[in-house]
Amino acid sequence: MVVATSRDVARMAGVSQSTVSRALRGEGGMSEQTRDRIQQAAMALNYVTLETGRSLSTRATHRIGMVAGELTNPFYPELVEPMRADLHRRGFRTLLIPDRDETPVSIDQLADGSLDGVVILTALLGSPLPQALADRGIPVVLVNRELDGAATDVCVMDNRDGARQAAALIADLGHTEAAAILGPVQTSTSRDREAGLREGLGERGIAIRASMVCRGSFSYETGFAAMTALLNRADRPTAVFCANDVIAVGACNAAMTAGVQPGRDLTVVGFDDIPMACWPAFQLTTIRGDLTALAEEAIRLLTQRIADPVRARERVVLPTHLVLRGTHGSSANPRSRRRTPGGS
Amino acid sequence: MVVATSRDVARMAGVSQSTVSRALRGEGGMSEQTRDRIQQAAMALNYVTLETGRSLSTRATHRIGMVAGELTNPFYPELVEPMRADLHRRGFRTLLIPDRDETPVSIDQLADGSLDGVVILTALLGSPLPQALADRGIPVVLVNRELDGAATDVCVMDNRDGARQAAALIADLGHTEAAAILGPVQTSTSRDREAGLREGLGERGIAIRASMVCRGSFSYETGFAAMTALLNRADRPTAVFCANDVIAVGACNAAMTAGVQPGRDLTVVGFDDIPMACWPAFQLTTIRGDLTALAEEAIRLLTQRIADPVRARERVVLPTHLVLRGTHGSSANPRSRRRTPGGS
DNA sequence: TTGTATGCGTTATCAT
DNA sequence: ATGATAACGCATACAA
Repeated sequence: MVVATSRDVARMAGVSQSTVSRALRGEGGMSEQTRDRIQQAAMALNYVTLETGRSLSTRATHRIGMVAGELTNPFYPELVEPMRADLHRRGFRTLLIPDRDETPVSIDQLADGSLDGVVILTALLGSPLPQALADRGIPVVLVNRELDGAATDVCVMDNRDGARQAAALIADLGHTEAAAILGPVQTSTSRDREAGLREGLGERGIAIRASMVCRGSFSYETGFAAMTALLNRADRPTAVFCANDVIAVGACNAAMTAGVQPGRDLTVVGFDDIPMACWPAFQLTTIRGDLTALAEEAIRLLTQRIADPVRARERVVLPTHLVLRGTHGSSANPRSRRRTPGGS
Repeated sequence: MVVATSRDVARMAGVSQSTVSRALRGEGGMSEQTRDRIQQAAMALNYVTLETGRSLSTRATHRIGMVAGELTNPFYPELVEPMRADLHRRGFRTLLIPDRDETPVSIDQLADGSLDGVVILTALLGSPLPQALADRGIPVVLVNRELDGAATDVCVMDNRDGARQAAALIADLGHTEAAAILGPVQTSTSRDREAGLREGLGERGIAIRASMVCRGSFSYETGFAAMTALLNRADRPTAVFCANDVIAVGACNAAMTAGVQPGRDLTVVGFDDIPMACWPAFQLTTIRGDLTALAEEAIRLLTQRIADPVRARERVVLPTHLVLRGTHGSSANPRSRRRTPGGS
């Protein structure tokens, strides 16, 4: 007995296989007596309904694919964890679908019928994937990043407005030499945050010099390398906007290494407000987006689409707001200009 | 046409359904002509073999369940990410199975036939789960934590020896008042690291006072709270061993908040050597275990067990070694004793 | 209230 | 080299 089937249970309980199926799913219109007998037999045989058989029959898998970047990037768990928890509560299992640059997700990989829906965290502008999935009738929701054309449900923060708030802070502190460490240009998050930053700065008569704009992935390494480079310049910036907190944390660590203290010698502003941002080691001033709310909104959209595939597409935008902590300061601070650029 | 089946392809290519199945799986003994015709038809219909049908027939799902704690705890991604990458290379998909204290994993949840194997990261001493899965013929591997009795494959670091090295460092630095922030008593990691610590300290004539031993989960919060409490004592410890790096990072942040600088005022030693440990903000002295090697060893064990269910059980122990960074220092340092305990 | 019969999409065995 | 045909385990429409 590797595994018992509903037929085995039926034989033991002296009923038909279909009665077992009904009994175990709690269908009404049955005598309690037979139901009990069946449940006891199932118990005795360690019977568990095989999902693979059930799925073939019902066309539902109760599994959701989650397309995310590397989980060692602390941003992803902040969304993946609450989404998987929410899905779990709703009776869905979560499948982790890696989407690295080297091995991007393929459509077939998601369209083999083993998924009831797909959550995409790594959408790139112009990617055909979301539309292709939607065309095949697979429920999709884009979270955190979006696309311009796709007719899928979307759930993002107000990136542009958030970045404008960051720009306002930087300008109000008197900084005129600002830098930015941005994410990949193919991401809507980086694009919108950059736009908001330039807009907010521009309204106050400040422009960012092209050489002060760094680009890379949304990673610690990007933040660390870019900040190191910025601090090695003779004309150091006095304020640095980072396209997300992970970059900002990398940037802060680079500053520490260079003997520059964020908040005293340099202003650093992040985006997202991941839990790490409020660790005493960083005390990062940042733009808060409620990631848990974003996660729950996404799962709500996805499950609604699964329940009703033809409902109107929805685009949810969550507000953002400035969180003042310890990494911002006035440009008047002398130490930010007095130090000589670090060597090597 | 929601989704095309192999029958649709057969009809279009003018062959039987079984021929389609053979052609698409690359079976030998076919005319290249029909194979081409079939492949073109499949392409035209956007045909993808439905895993749910295939699984029912082959009894293989190519899916592995990964039982882990919350991914927002930075320890888990360090193992989950390389394991999912390795599994992906081997043709398996990764299913995330949450195991929180409130909702522990159930056996049935893993034995519904939708998994080819299970990786358990959250094993508790005395848990019946691993044995129960093995009894049902489900391949299981325990990673990082182990059980005493279970007849499953296991893959852990040499926790005891690592902790002895930490103890040796603490003793050699001249500390006599040592504290420990440990994990849950039901975990083999905490048990073995505690044993190694006491052993190493004992060999050098040092005993830890009971009131200097804190216990909690393997989390930032545990480290933060415990260190805060330790620093509020009149008789502060001069050295603190943390059962893992996540706890140690929490502890270091608490120290910073209290105005105590690890490495100068206080010795802190961690365990695991997660990437964060070498961030400039922490420079954590720790015991290194190669987490990527642990992950790959685990997947090797699991896939071997799937291929050969009756092979002898294996227990792999990976070595650990001390990594000296910046959070250790001599007990002679005056600042560690001069300060008055923080109020409130 | 329960049983019979059929189908879900695939693989695999057995003919031809 | 290819086609029938029978599982695989379940849900479900229909009959009784």
